[in-house]
Amino acid sequence: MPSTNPPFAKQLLQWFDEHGRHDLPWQTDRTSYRVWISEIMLQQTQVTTVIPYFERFMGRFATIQELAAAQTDQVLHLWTGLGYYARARNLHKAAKVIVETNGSSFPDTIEGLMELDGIGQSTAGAIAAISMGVRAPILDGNVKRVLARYHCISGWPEQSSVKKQLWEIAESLTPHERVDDYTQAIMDLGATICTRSKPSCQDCPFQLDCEARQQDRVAEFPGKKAKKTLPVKSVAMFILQNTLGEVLLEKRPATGIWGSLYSLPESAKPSSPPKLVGASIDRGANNVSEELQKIRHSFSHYHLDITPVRIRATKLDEIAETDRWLWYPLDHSLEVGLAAPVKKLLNNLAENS
DNA sequence: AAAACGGGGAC
DNA sequence: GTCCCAGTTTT
Repeated sequence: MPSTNPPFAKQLLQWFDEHGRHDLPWQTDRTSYRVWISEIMLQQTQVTTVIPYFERFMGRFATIQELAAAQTDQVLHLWTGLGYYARARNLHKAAKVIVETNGSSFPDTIEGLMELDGIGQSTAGAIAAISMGVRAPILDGNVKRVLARYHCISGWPEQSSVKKQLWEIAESLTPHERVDDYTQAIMDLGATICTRSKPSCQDCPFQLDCEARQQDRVAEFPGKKAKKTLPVKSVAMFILQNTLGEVLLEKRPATGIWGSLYSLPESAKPSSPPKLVGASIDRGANNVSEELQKIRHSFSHYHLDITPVRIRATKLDEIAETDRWLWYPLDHSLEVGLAAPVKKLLNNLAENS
């Protein structure tokens, strides 16, 4: 590992001075409050998307006191469309904590910052470096990509051993001088030059030093997440309709997949409908039963092949609504949380009937 | 359709 | 520790 900065940071800062972005809304007035808000918004979200949200947010909550005094709903309202709404809730919670416990001043150490909800090591480093000049490394998605290419670090950056290497490199490259500009510069390089696809290596200040570039292996880094072949599970979901055409939904347990959402009654096989009203609802006389097109729903850890089975039977009218069971009219007049594939199935059904 | 993105929280 | 989750954009 190279000991300390000089060439890397110096070259990067030269590039930043000449080609970097310096007029972003949060770069001009670098208070901890403004830098904090911007860094949270920039998590998972690109600069061009964030700018209007940041301006609007600052217009409404110019100080941390105003933010702390706000209603959570107001904060969420200004966040609508940005996604990951837990960020807004954490932001609001942290603002209240800071105002109540620290006399409105921010913690000035990485450890102190990380105690606040929504701030991990990289975000803490960015706030400390940019708004306080504390020499602290960061490792966001941009930096991971730049460093993985610069030193040909193999493996998926989220893997703990790989992440550890990258943190060590980040630490060793972070300069003592101009750490605020350096921190913005390395993110800017990743966002504008060392991009995920089609990087502009010919414009990069490190085109001669970058190990991946030297070996013509830029596209190999950072490594992709190992995709294990996901197991495939299958389930039959029953679209049980009463004589009004309403569909029976079941509220799922609070924990586990689709927690507390409504879903269709299930069984392992299309041929064995769940027993719901004493006698089984089978494919006997007077019932209409048909298998619909299978659909696949994928989770991060498995695929679920769903065989929908539609059954209409007068006997179903005997089922009464409870906390657990709900008759769902297909006109969407009921606002309930639905498991994603269930929503899809019901939409298809509504369209075709 | 799949990958990328940072952090929180459950286990 | 490790796994899973949450929303939107990019490829």
